Amino acid sequence: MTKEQKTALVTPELPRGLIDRQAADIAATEAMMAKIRAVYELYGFEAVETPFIEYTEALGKFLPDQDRPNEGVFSFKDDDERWLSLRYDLTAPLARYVAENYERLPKPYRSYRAGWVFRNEKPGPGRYRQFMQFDADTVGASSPAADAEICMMAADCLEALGIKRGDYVIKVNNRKVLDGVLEAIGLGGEENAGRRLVVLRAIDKLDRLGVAGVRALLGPGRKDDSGDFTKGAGLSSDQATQVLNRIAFGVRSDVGGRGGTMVIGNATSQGDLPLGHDLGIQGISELAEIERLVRVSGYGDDRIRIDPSVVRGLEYYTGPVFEAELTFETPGEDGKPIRFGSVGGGGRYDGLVARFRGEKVPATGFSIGVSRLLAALRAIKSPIVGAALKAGPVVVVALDRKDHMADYQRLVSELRNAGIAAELYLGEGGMNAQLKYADRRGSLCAVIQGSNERDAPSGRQVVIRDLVLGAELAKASKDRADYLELRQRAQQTVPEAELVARVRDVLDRHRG
RNA sequence: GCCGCCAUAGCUCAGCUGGUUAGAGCGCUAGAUUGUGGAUCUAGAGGUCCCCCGUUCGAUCCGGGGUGGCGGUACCA
Repeated sequence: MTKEQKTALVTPELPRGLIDRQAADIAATEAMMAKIRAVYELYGFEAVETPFIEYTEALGKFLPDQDRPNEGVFSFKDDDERWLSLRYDLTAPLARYVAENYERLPKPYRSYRAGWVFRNEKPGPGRYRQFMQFDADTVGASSPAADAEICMMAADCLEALGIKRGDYVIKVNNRKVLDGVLEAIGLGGEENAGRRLVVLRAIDKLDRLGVAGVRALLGPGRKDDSGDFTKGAGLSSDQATQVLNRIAFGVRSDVGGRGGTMVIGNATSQGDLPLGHDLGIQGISELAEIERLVRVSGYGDDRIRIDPSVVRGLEYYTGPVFEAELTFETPGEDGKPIRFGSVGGGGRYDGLVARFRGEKVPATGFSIGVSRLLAALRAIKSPIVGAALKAGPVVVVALDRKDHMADYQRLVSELRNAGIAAELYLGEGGMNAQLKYADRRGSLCAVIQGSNERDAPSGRQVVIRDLVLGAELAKASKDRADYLELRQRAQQTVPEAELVARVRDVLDRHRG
């Protein structure tokens, strides 16, 4: 190849943060999603699907400037100069859908949907620019019963996927509680919105940074190990203590055992909630109601637990927030333990639909991070994703391609008509290459017919080769003669009429 | 965005204090085998040593810049 030709070639490369999915990944994902779907439908949610693309303004406050689309969102202009964007979650499109079809939908409207979402941000370990979410939402129900149901359903999903009780927890908190605390320490009002956000972010890091780290972030700021400085919220020591008392105690008792209780009414040494702030009280009573409902349904605090430190980054949450967390650790390839952490989250967003309709429409929902959950299921060797690998088709070897392709085609058709996945080898390779091909396809069985079988005195024969048995026997071979002999034992020559029956024998032998 | 580490065959990695033909294992292709994948042996193919600029008689190696990957951190609707 000349240099000119080479430089003219297009480099086959994927943009960063994107990945290809192969047969095993797809099969595992689909097996997993089937389980989730079954749980959602058991709870009475119905499917709905919206497109990948929405008008940018429908997705939220992230309106692009005149020429520069908003960072983090893939955006482009339509023919008519309107901005379009790829969705970055499934909640905003649902809000648009509900608002647009409001009169037609039964209320409360309970729906689920799965799909790809896109974020144009720096990819990291397990973070991609295209990933899949699986959401369920109840729109039009303000009762904490709707929130409680979402939490129970999340727990059911994880268990349906083979995650053992105790290996996960659904944590529940309420934005109103946090807002109440912030109000109490003088951070209420529009002018403090920015600082409130900083405080919430700090609280969100409690599990990773610990109390001391969060205290630093609530105060002047924190310098991390890499030397990067994060500006803090600038609270006084007293204010920081109040915030930490509110949130940290529950977490500490979680670590020690069952706990995380919140107390309604009087301030206690545990909660230290300042009285007289209606928002916080309301939040706590909602949490208490959620807790009561899930407990009577048999969900103990080993599955669903109030945790005052759960924040969730999304600003549109207005009440209860949920986080599904995997609590187990598993050794990674380098031996270091891996924690998967959050595999899903959600909450109440009473204001999202209101953006379109003016009136408030209460809504609550939950979103499962499909890819991350899949990685976790693989780590614990869940049969749901492991068994999803399908065996390859029966491969009919094509030996005398000049004169007998029709014979082979007939054999393949016979198998297919019997409902057996089968294919005729269509390449140029010899017999060696063809069996190798069958091996790489993960086939359980190969069918061979050459002149010996075709012209057998007793009538047409076929060789049925058991590829799995052959592989097992080969492991036991001591020398070449032995190897050749064992090889013969993995196959049988049968009349052509028995093709389907004998192939089925082999397949049945090796299928679970 | 910020800090750090890394980049040599399809994969995992050696190597060269700067010097003719850059290696291994695995994988791949083929032969040993009228017509048999996976064992074993043999052979073969496969590389702009990430890119650009500089230093040098000479750079895969040294310096600068870039790109990409990894780890941490920040952001994450």
